[in-house]
Amino acid sequence: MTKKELFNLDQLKRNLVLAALPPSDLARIEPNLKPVTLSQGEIIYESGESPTYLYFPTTAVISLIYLAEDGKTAEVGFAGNIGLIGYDIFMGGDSQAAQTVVQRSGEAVRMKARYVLDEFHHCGTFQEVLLRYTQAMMAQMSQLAVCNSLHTLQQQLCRWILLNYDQMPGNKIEVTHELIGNFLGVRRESVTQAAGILQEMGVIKNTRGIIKIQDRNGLEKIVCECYRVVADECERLQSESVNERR
Amino acid sequence: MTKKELFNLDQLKRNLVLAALPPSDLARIEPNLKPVTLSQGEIIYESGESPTYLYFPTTAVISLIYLAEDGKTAEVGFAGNIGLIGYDIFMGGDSQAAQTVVQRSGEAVRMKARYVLDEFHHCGTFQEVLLRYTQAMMAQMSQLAVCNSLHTLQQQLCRWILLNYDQMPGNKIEVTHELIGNFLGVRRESVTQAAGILQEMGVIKNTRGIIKIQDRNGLEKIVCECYRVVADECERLQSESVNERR
DNA sequence: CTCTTTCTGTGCGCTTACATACATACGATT
DNA sequence: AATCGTATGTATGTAAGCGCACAGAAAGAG
Repeated sequence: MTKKELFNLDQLKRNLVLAALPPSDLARIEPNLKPVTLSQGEIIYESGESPTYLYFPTTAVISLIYLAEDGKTAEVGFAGNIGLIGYDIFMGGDSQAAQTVVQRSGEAVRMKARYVLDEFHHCGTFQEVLLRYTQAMMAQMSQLAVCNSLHTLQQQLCRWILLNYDQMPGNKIEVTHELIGNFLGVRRESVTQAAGILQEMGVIKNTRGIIKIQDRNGLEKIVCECYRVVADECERLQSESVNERR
Repeated sequence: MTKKELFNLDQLKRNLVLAALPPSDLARIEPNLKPVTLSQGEIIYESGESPTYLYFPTTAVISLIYLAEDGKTAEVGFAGNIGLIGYDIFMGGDSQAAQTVVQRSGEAVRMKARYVLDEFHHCGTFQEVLLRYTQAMMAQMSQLAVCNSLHTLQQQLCRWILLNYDQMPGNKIEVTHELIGNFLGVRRESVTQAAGILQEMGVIKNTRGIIKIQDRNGLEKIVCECYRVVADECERLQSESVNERR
């Protein structure tokens, strides 16, 4: 194994789904994984489109956005380095009614649909890992439905910030209030107001197009349980995959 | 094949997931499917519990209910004769954070988890059908998240009534406003009010513990797009399965 | 340096749904 | 027929979030 290949494998393992695969499987599929750079706002596939690639984000974060008839939008799920995008490929139904959009610029590796299907049907561990992370996505979606129904915008905003932060720590998130409004299905002004209160509390700092996380623990105190449910699910998947690799 | 067996197969096919299976597969798994009667309110499994059976409702309707820390509840998904309950079994993760409750009394057939896993890993069509319906469940969940975020209680109530009606037509739904409130994550009084307006419009009739559907078309005019998205997904699955059987 | 674009901060009236409280009505049981 | 538990109907005040309108502020372009 050359140095370059080792480097590649390390890159791939930044995505925890890939990292959960046994080394032999990862080495086998590695030639079919192509790195791509994704920039914020880029539409990976439109709603109704069948995905041609399965994406494993390494540093990017990708969102599933539902566009309603009246033009309003809402996020129905997302995946960063702890997840995958394009489960429709192996779940077999048609694509769903959501747009797939890059929420945060970065890198991802992708795999052609037919390779995915091939591996899915012939490699038990690959199938197992993919299904497990798909189930995690289901848990995330259902928790989102709960949060939208039961909790205030204030709490939802905290959840969104924390989950985003976890996908790629760096103490700041490059995003406008307008965009967050699109994700949470609320007006830009409402986000500004909620973010203003969080700033007064000293947990974040708002500047143009950037939210700085100043007190992560403080955020965790305000946020609703939904954050922990989703975050715990992610941690559980990680620890399981570590055990498997031993 | 005896008369009794034919009868059983017809019963089984009332569940459209089972109906979508090739006859040979259905005949093979039939001995492992046991009919059960479920009554409203019955808890099939608690949150956090790993499911021991996969359920295929024939006339019952089963809901996934999330119980929040503050005691509030919200429905995150459901399945009637167009669906299955217990996907955790073959998706491989732990169980999710939702309670599984019988929303509407009726019949279902169930299959032990180990048989499910066995068939899932050895029968391609079984796996395919199960995954397809699981994806439909994901579509339903995400649409629910959208609806909770973007639409009024009035619209959500219409959606809930129509989706319920479709799972088992009969012009009436036996359910209290209190229970609907638990499903939609709102107060009983809010449901009463919204249902009162629908009654004034002449589309439903409220009586003690029963909602009568009087004008289905009228309901469809009021309901948000979310209903059609989910209903279309169900219809698509049905027509696909019919094609396969030819 | 100025102009333009884009993002953020606010104010105000309105609607929806919440919280609480209480009145009524149905229906099963005795 | 009387009673009691449960479901529904209503009222009042409150809070969250919307829609609209506009002011200010930061970044980028010329």
